Amino acid sequence: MPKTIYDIAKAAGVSIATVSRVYNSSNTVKESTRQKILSIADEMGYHPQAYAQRLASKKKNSIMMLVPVMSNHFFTEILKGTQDILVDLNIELTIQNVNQELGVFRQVEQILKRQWADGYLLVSLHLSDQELKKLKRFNVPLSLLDDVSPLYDSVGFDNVAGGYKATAYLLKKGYHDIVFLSGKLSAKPVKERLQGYKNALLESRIPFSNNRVILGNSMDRDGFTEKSGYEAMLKILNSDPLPEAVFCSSDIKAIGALKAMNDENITLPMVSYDNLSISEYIGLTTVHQPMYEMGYHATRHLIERIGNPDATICDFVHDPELIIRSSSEV
Amino acid sequence: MPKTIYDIAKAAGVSIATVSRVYNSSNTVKESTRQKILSIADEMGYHPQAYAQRLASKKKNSIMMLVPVMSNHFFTEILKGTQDILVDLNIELTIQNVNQELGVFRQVEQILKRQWADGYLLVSLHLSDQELKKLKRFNVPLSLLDDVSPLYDSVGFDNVAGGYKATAYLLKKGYHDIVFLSGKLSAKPVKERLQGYKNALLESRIPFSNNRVILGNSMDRDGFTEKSGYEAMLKILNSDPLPEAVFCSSDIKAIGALKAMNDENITLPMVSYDNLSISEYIGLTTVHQPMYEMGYHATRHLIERIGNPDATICDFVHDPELIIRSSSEV
DNA sequence: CTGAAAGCGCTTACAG
DNA sequence: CTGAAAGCGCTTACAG
Repeated sequence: MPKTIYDIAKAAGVSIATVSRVYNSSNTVKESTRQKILSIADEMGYHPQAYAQRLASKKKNSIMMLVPVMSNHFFTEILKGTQDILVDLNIELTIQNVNQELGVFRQVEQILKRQWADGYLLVSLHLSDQELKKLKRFNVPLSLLDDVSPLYDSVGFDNVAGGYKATAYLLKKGYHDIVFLSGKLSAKPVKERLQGYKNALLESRIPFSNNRVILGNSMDRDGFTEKSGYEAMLKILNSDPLPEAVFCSSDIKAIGALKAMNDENITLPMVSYDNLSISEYIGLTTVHQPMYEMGYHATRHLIERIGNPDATICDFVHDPELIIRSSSEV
Repeated sequence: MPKTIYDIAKAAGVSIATVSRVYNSSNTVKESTRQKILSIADEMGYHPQAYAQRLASKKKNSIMMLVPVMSNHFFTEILKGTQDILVDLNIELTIQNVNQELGVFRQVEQILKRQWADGYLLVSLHLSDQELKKLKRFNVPLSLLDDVSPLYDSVGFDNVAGGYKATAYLLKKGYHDIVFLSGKLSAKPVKERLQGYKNALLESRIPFSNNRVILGNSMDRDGFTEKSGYEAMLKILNSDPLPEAVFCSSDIKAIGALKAMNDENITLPMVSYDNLSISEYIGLTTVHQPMYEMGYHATRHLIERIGNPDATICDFVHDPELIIRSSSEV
């Protein structure tokens, strides 16, 4: 049977109030009493129960991160940024997975309703403005990561600018027929990167054509998989005429695409998107997203908002940076 | 202000017991009453608070996964296996990060003490037998993932056999001077893979030499980084005599090692370890670890144990399988 | 089908 | 420095 505060109090010959004080760093407990309680508690394997504490104290000291299963590939970096803030503050972090297939908004609502945390970090969730507005009624600090909105503190990327930069770079190198290796078109980052691609073409007075947007058949994880990249690139390499260059919507897809080029013995210049930690070693020219900084800042904003709910909202958009490596220099 | 069960009860003109029943799928509530309560609750944004519920009901319906920050690269797969079980059972999953630098055992103890979940999945935590034994006193279902112990349900890999298979394959191809590209030697999987490497050498009557164990300088994440692999491989390629082949302790390191070979324009046959989803596309010959199955089984064991704490302990060791791709066939 | 009441394991003014 | 007591927001026999 798990021990309760009563067991400890009885064993130590004190009231439960005193035991409680030991765990709430109230310095009004006599040192000898404190030592005695701690040693008894340790021996009996006691520690205050998380939910009883929260119910009684109304303090949570906890933030929650909501992440889609999908977003794994830059998740570690974000997490590092988040934890570098939290460690010093002694705030607990809970990670909740959101299943992209089960109605993201409903799941988020369910989670918020339960009032588990002092604040929530929504990572790559891309809710609509209307949905975001609805969340206001829970009246709880929310911070968006990899998404921007004027309604909440948010740290995002300018995917349109990123798509533009990637494409413009290829155009500047003299390639005119550039294919967009796309993910699921309903995914917000895909849409935006595609828009950037279109903008760059427009600027160079090159007509946009829908059949230059190529998808793989595998559509799990919004099409952000090696497999999907492989499939799409195979289609491209077996098409006639061949394009002159490729703008790939993500590094993971690009890895699949690279293999397809290798298998077919055709190399096309390619720029992709994300700059994962492996990308440097694979030689991907890619648009950098500063995940660590993102995690760091979003978390800091959230903590500040928890402290001061009425501060002005702070939405920050990272400028994309193109990193040139070998994949574009063939 | 967040609403409580009292607010809803008052608004609906019923007692709090009735409101509670609606949320506990007791079918004794009159349908019209139930509808009324649900619509009022929805309107007021009410939902029972997680921790009050758990305190009162003593039910948790929740399991917790403890993961080191490090283990990201096969984490998604494990998670998929876990969730495929949990979704149907309506059990909540919480993920807690464990910081490898802050005393893993102490953190685990802290978490268990708080009695948050019905059971815990310890992923890649590699506690000592003694530590594992100490955890018994919390008397809570525990399941080990990527670790084996007779004390708990566990699903692990035979890293020694895997190291052996990788090395034996290279030996069979006629390479005698094989270097081990190591991670941090204090890490359990590294030690075991190294042991397998030694066993294979021994079997072929090739003396083991400590200077054939090469480490990179970067030691974060137990040395399982691209950077560390790159550094180590650079050392190797600048040594004299060159080895004939390489056994690399992880795929992520192998990616760095591949770049080093590329930069130095020397290619050595290499076998590595993990079979990450990218490895197929990079052409790594590697030892496969079935993460999905692992997540699936460990979770199933945990659920069963929660249902029946006295069932016999079930520890399962996956047999490693060598997947041949291009990196070893130079 | 519903309500009154006890209880879950804590915290925290209040009083001494 | 410590204790008695009220209260946090729920659930659940028990009674009707």
